[in-house]
Amino acid sequence: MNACSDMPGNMARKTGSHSEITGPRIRAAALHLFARHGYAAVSMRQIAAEVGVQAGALYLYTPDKQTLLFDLMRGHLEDLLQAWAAEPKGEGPLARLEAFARFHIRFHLDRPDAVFIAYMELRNLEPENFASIEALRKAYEDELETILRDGAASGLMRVPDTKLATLALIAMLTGVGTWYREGGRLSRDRVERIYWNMVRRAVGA
Amino acid sequence: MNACSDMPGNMARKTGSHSEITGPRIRAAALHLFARHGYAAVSMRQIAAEVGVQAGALYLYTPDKQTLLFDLMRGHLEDLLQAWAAEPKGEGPLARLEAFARFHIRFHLDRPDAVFIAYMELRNLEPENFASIEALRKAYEDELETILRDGAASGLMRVPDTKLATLALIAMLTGVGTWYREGGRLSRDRVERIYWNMVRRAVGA
DNA sequence: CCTTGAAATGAACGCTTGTTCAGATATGCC
DNA sequence: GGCATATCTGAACAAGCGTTCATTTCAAGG
Repeated sequence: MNACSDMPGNMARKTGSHSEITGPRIRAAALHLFARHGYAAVSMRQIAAEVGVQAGALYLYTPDKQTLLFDLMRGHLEDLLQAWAAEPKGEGPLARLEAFARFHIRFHLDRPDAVFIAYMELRNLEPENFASIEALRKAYEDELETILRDGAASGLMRVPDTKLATLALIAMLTGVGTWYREGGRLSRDRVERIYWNMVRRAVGA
Repeated sequence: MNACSDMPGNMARKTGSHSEITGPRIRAAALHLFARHGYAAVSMRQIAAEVGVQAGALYLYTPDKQTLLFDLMRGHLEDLLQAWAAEPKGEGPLARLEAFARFHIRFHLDRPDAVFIAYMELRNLEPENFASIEALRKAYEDELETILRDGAASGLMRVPDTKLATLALIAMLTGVGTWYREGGRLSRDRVERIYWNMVRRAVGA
């Protein structure tokens, strides 16, 4: 049970003197198992087994199980915000709304496990971790709300309540992950287009 | 309605079989705790403590923890189907769609805990229980899909893919439970109306 | 009064949990 | 070769898990 006759390479100019192979593998295994069975239902021993190490080895990479979950969620939401910031958005509220809808679907279809966890495991976060994650999520929602508010202000959209519309649209778009399966009846592009049409019409544009 | 799968060794109700007080109290406590912390994170001892009995007493009312979860979910979905069947629906696809949207929001706002569980704890069901619950959920989705198909066939709605639209709309409507709080900024009736307008526009009607 | 039987207790079962840590193992550098 | 250091094992810990069951409590019926 070596799993690592392949070298750890030269490491550790940084303080985090841990393997750059095992660390990511632990995160991947935890992501997969948490998404499939839920945080509380997955034991550290199960995660370790999926990676091919003993349970004790996990603690070289994470101080405890709770932090492992928190890091996964924070990593996902930071990726989300960063990817959206880097997304080309076009000009005007309508173009931006389309960019948002398509981006959201694409991003979420690429990471079904992380999306599932970020939504389902909020209740398993300790209070301060929860607050930290909620702030990130709020920042993302604000991106959409700003678009809707601009759209309403300029008369291009009809949304009686931007906050409500924001949450309704995000719920709808995120829901795609609950049923979409790769290689299914509909292509990603077709899904993107159909959803975008529903979003556009829902805001009266 | 929602009867327990297996009432323990006891026949008809002469002097009142099992306590008609404790049974429902267990279900209520389990509903509340499962919704708050998740099935896997809640112990039988915690449920018992909330009811005010010892853990062993729970087994007078349920054969095991899994069945307790299953009964909660089945009861909720059966109530949902029955309530929709009893709902006045009006005539024509558009009236039926409005009835569905408003019914769905109203029903789900009344039972946030049960809704949460029915969606989040699917992965904690053993395979045969899962299949049974999925069938009920599918039956409900079919109600909406039928409306959308009729609406599209009669030219009253524009939905390029009824299956996709069904799932998108249900996700949007169900999402209301994640943010709505009693006594908040918006009245139930206003929420219902805003959502219904978004639904109507989303299907191009 | 006694009998009945359901309702609940409280201790016990075998097992799993997250976490710790001394010791083994492997690798890179001198 | 030998030293240093990063990585991992394997056993151990206390605590908690779902579940069982002999025993107690207690209201009701004859």
